[in-house]
Amino acid sequence: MKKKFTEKQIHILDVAEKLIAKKGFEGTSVRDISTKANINVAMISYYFGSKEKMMSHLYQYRVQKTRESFAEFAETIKEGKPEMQMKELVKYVVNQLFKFNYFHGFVTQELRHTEHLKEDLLDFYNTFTHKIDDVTKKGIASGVFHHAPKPEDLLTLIIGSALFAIRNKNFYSLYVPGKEENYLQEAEKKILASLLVTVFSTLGYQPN
Amino acid sequence: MKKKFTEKQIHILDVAEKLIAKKGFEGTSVRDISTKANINVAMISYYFGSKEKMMSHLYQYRVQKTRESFAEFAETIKEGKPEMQMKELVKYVVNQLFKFNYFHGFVTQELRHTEHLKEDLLDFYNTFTHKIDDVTKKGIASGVFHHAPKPEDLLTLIIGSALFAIRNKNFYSLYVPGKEENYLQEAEKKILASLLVTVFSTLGYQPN
Amino acid sequence: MKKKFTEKQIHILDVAEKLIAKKGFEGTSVRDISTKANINVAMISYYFGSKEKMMSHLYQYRVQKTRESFAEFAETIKEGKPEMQMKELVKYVVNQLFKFNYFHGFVTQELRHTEHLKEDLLDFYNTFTHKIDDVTKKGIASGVFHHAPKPEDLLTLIIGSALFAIRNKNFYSLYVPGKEENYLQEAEKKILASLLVTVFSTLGYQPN
Amino acid sequence: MKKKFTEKQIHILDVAEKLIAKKGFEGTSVRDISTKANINVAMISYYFGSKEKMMSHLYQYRVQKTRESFAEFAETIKEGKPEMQMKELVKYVVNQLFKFNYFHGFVTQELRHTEHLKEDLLDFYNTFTHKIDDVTKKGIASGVFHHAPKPEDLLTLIIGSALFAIRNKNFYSLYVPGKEENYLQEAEKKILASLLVTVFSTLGYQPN
DNA sequence: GATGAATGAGTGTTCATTCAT
DNA sequence: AATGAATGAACACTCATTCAT
Repeated sequence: MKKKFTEKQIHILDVAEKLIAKKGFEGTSVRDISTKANINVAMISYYFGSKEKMMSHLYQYRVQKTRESFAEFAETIKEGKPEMQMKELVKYVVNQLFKFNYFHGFVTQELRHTEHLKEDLLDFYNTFTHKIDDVTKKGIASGVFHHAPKPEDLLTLIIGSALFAIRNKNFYSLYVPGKEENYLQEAEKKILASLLVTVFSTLGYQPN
Repeated sequence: MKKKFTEKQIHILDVAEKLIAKKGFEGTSVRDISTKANINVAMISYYFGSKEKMMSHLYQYRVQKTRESFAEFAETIKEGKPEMQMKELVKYVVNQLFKFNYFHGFVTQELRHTEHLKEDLLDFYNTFTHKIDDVTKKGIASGVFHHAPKPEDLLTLIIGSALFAIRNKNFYSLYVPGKEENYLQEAEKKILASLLVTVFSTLGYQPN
Repeated sequence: MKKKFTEKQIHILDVAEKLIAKKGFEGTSVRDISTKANINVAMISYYFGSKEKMMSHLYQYRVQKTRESFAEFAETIKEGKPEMQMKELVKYVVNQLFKFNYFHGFVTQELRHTEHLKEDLLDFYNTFTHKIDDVTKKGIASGVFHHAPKPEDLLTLIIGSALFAIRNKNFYSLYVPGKEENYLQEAEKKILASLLVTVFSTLGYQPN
Repeated sequence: MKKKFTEKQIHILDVAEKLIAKKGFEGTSVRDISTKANINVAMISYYFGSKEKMMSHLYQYRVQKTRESFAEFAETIKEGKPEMQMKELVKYVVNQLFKFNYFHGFVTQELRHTEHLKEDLLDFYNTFTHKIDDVTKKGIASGVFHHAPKPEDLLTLIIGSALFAIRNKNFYSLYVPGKEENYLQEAEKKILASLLVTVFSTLGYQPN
């Protein structure tokens, strides 16, 4: 079931997403959002009912967007070999995280009345889990993979590493080449390379 | 340089740490802390200067504590073989994260005036990086490891995965056996097992 | 001079009257009214200019209605003896108050720009005063009444008592028989009986 | 059980009482109160918890005060004859109403969570009811009164009339001599005179 | 050294009203 | 003639902090 958002609502959600990513839900005031979005303070309540409900809509919006993107992506790799599919899958997930890491950021915070939000996200993660499982099994069948780690552990590895690199810039940037302003791009490359090695090692990859 | 904290300060920091872990920095008021700690509201400002400076002291306190713990731990494994050392190292790091995950939790939030905090934490992570690097090299030298992944990537893998499992209970608990109230214990076991496989795979471990 | 109200306006006023009676002028929002009346929020401003002006129109509307009703009533008693007229008059006034007490309720609140409203009401009360005076004098002339209290004091007695019984349900209901949900009906009976005794005593009533 | 209020609290309550009397509970903002009382806005929440709880304290304060005053008054008339006692009682009640009419004003408004407030007031009114009943019976016994109207009806008569005169200045002032600024004093005299006649008539008063 | 009282800035939300259509 | 979107002002309240003692 696809929820419709008006252009204005999307505009607000976009602004809110970035601010909340940077300063957290509690750290971001509706006045911050409204100022940055060039709208009236009252609009957040007006459009979404409350700050917290806005958060709820934000989740739905982001999950929906990502799901659409993933469906498209899945189509592009459906013809390839398992090893290619796995590589592209890792690439895709890492890329999404670097694009929308803030979204995953505030998931962790304990929000009240957000049970169904968490279900949205759960559902969302499971999309990846299933895909990873499929590809792993196909790889084992075709003889390129020799181990079948639990898909949820693989996903945890990928998402956890990416998010950690994103959020702990102070630490990880020490090992990332290039200028500070390119940190995210360079970090993505580095963590992706590392993850591919790790994932393929764990799968016991042997080219045919 | 070791900072001294009075008993009262430590008491406040202990209470604050737990509350902040649960509700976030902004979500935790100084009144919450002072009520729970049975002290006067004014004490936080009085002892630490401000709520934010208290945060700063909290970092120092936790880093200091962990450093002491780590020094002790390092002593216990210094005689073993590299593969044992690596295993224990992973175990130790994961265990620390499960114990003090909240601490790492709020690292990510963009606090103002916290540059030196971040340095503390950086320094702290590097302690692990160096140890991982040492053990990896020793393992390569002794012929049990055949690849030398970047230590910062290994650490990222370990910390990232553990924190993700901790924070995304909704997702990960689906795959964790046992009762909900034992989630953390069971999740620690599961993620540790997974990480050991992954780390040793990545290191190209081959027993002599 | 009779003001004309459109059907829609009357509909809004009816809804508003009830809500304001229950929750007070300030306690009733234009959204409450518009929701209950199934009209657009903007309609109140659109039809009446403002919430406060709507109030003004509400007064006029209620005064006008009551005046019409009173004229009708006066007709029905014009042939009777003074004692019967007085009794019916008290009954009529008490009945009106129990029907439209809310209307008198919000009279007391200090509204801004309401001078002419008050005049409406004043005029309205004076209708009764004059009638009471007439009947009193006729009763004295016919020898059934022996005192002539000031008509405004008699009216004050009647209106004050009725309103107090209506508004201080908590107190008065202690002495009123029957179920809570019939309070108003029972209270009306009781206060009416009491007032008749009091009024006739004060008039020094002696049947011919 | 006597609740203690600090001087500052009493100061706030005094200011609040007057404002609320004039503009109603909803019509009076905490800013109005704090401005007039020359205190910080936050003080109302600080001292009383919330605006509504302040209201609760206001009731208690006023009831307590009046109860003290009444105990004192009762002492002064305990030696007199019933007719004198009744006269003084009416005088006292009317006087209290003119002094603290605003207090009775907002009783009527439907406040949430104020059940126990209403009980306070109920209890308070009953103090008068019982006294009226006592004096009536004594008067009947001593042969000066010949009717025994229900005490609650007598009280309703007195309070209702006084409050109506106070609140409907526009109407009642037409019949009150003297300047506008002396309205309350003159109205008190007039309504008292009227009430004494009415009450004694109703009691069937005959001097021995 | 420690505290209770007090403060001013800021919070999210609701309000009556306006405006473009 | 009527409305849905939008607004700015006001709302009650909470915050971290200060200050007099």
